[in-house]
Amino acid sequence: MQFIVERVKELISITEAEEDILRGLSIKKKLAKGEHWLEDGDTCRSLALIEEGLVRYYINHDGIEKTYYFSKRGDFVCDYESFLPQKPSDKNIQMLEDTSLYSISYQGLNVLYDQLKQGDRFGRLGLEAVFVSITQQLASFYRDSPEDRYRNFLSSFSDIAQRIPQYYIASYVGIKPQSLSRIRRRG
Amino acid sequence: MQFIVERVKELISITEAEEDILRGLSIKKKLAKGEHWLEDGDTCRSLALIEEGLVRYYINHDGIEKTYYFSKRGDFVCDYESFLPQKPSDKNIQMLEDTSLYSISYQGLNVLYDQLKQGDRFGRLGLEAVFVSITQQLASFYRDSPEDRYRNFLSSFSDIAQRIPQYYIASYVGIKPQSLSRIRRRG
DNA sequence: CGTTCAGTTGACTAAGGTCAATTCCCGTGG
DNA sequence: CCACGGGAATTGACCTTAGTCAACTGAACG
Repeated sequence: MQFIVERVKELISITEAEEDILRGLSIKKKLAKGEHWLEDGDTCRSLALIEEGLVRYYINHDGIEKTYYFSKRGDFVCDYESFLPQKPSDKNIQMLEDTSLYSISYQGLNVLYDQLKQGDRFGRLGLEAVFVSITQQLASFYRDSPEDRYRNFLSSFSDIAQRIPQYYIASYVGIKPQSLSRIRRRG
Repeated sequence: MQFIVERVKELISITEAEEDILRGLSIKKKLAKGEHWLEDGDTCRSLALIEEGLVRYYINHDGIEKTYYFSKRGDFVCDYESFLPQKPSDKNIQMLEDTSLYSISYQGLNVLYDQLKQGDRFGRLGLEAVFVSITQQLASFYRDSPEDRYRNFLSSFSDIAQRIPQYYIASYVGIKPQSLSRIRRRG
């Protein structure tokens, strides 16, 4: 439980009383490799913080899974598009490894926003970091070739790249496994 | 000057005194078609709110401009990747039409975050909206064909689509003008 | 040992890119 | 009012690159 307190303290300062509120709203969970945090059609009702493990985000399109993001220790996990308006999601969030995380419900997060002195600041700062990351990923689609995006992936996810199967990496890069294999060969 | 106050009030409630702070930090500016709000190499030192006009974001890559976003009346304009850490940007923001906007400096925005009771909430809510939009655009690259993305563009920017040249639309969709022309023909 | 599934490789296809010519549109000036 | 000029848009011929389909390899696991 201390992990989420420390993680929040990286963004804002909180009092002991506020720490207790935070602990009271957090639930520790463990999900096995392959299990889902969110499946399309469901509404994303909680935000999670990864303590240990690895997660992928994907879209199911005509039966083909498009993996578009990975999250790891210290990352907040959520489909904001579903979470913010509390509407059904078209995204999936799945464990790539056995994963332990701390969960805060939608209502709980709003309690934090209201009751922590810097609650909204926590929300703003947390979102700013993810926003920059997503923007860079979008820019990469406009600017870079598949080969470049693969190299970018290796450098920006260097710490976890070797724990991710190549067919998920290919999907993230926006190509088929066969094409990634050829890029690796000629590179 | 009232426009920015009304726009902020769509996200949070503010007192009369806070309105004055907001007005004091806002500067009205007019930029002509073709002028830049931000050029790569420069640091994005201000956030802007568009009152009237149209703006495009683009990346310059090997001399080829990749247009990746459009903003219109009521939108906040900023390259957060440069603005947040106050580092040089690799993005460009240019007026597609004569545009009038309200500008708030980086320091000014932080004053708002600190001095408005719901300052950080304003930042959080503003960012949440843009975040969802960018995430949808990213998902579209994974899920949709160029033709589908063109149709998505037409529906999500239906109000401004006819004010944007096709070669910018093609760039936004991720293809060349010739290819967009062929898509339009066969569609 | 087989079974399974990720990864690789080869032959061929599809779709967007490239290059170049042409047409369209619109504003300007004779 | 019409001719001209210039950029946008279209079209055609050909090229490049990733996709597709299928066979094969290799490592993990019972």
